[in-house]
Amino acid sequence: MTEIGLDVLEDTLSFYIRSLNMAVSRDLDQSLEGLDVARGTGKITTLLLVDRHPGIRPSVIAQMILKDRSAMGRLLEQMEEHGLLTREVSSDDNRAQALYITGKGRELADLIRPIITRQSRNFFSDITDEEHAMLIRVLGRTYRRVVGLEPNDEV
Amino acid sequence: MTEIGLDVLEDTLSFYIRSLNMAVSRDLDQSLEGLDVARGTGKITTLLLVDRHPGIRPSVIAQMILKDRSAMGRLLEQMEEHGLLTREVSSDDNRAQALYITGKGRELADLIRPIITRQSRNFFSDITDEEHAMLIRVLGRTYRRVVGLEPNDEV
DNA sequence: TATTGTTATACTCTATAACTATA
DNA sequence: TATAGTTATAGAGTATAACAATA
Repeated sequence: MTEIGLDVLEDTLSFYIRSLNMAVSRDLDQSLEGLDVARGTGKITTLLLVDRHPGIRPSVIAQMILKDRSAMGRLLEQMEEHGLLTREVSSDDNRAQALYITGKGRELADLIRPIITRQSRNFFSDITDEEHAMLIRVLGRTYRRVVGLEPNDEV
Repeated sequence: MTEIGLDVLEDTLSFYIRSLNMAVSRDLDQSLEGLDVARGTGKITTLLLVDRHPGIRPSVIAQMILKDRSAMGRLLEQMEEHGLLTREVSSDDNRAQALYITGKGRELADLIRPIITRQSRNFFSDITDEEHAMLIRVLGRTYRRVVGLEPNDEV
């Protein structure tokens, strides 16, 4: 078993990203079991963004979670049904919506913040603090480029 | 747009892994468009493992691509239909199968190796070579722990 | 003409459990 | 009793295209 070589994948970053994605997502789903943000990608980010940025537009969130508008709409519909947020027509632009957190949504956000942080650090428990900081810095840079955010200063 | 903070996700490694997984997988699918290994996770790894390790068992591959036996079986069925590999009864254990690559499978493996390597490096183009090596080393360590492989020596 | 969001659909993946055959 | 693989199914996510309303 030890000597099963992974061929070119051994040195392919996308392989590790894709494999660890499955593992960490499964583990995260267990940590969030029974909560309205478990399963799939985007609900957690959406909840936290709406909480931090009242009136934010769906299309802005869609860009940051790498979904198209149709997937974003279904996500919001589900979260609205669960009473986590409300959708209003934007006062700036009648085509657009403004999203607002509900009391229930805020409670859930407050509940999951420590869970999310702890789960990620525990999952990558064999990584040192220096390595962890470096991973965040490097992968964060790629993430911001991919979604079209301005580069950070990377102190 | 610049000032949209990501709340606790900003420092959460799982967030970057999960987000970049979507982006890099989509990009990879484009690079492999029309080929039998595009879409989904596991087909590429399976093809390369069967090519490198003739007679390998499905359950060994399943462990390395983080799938259960049922998902593995469907993957193999599809790949066998496409003429990429064959399944035989293992001579060691009549319950188990031994997988072998076909000529067509080998051709495809040879075709995709450079594509996979190049796609990953191009996607993470804003990462330096040192950073890239470090990411492989650190994430590879976590990957091996997760799938239950022996730790590398990490020269 | 471009943008915001909606609807519909086909495809695929995921998780689970029950099942057969062999060890 | 445990293991290797199969089958069936319900639920969820993904990709695509066509659509209405507004800018």
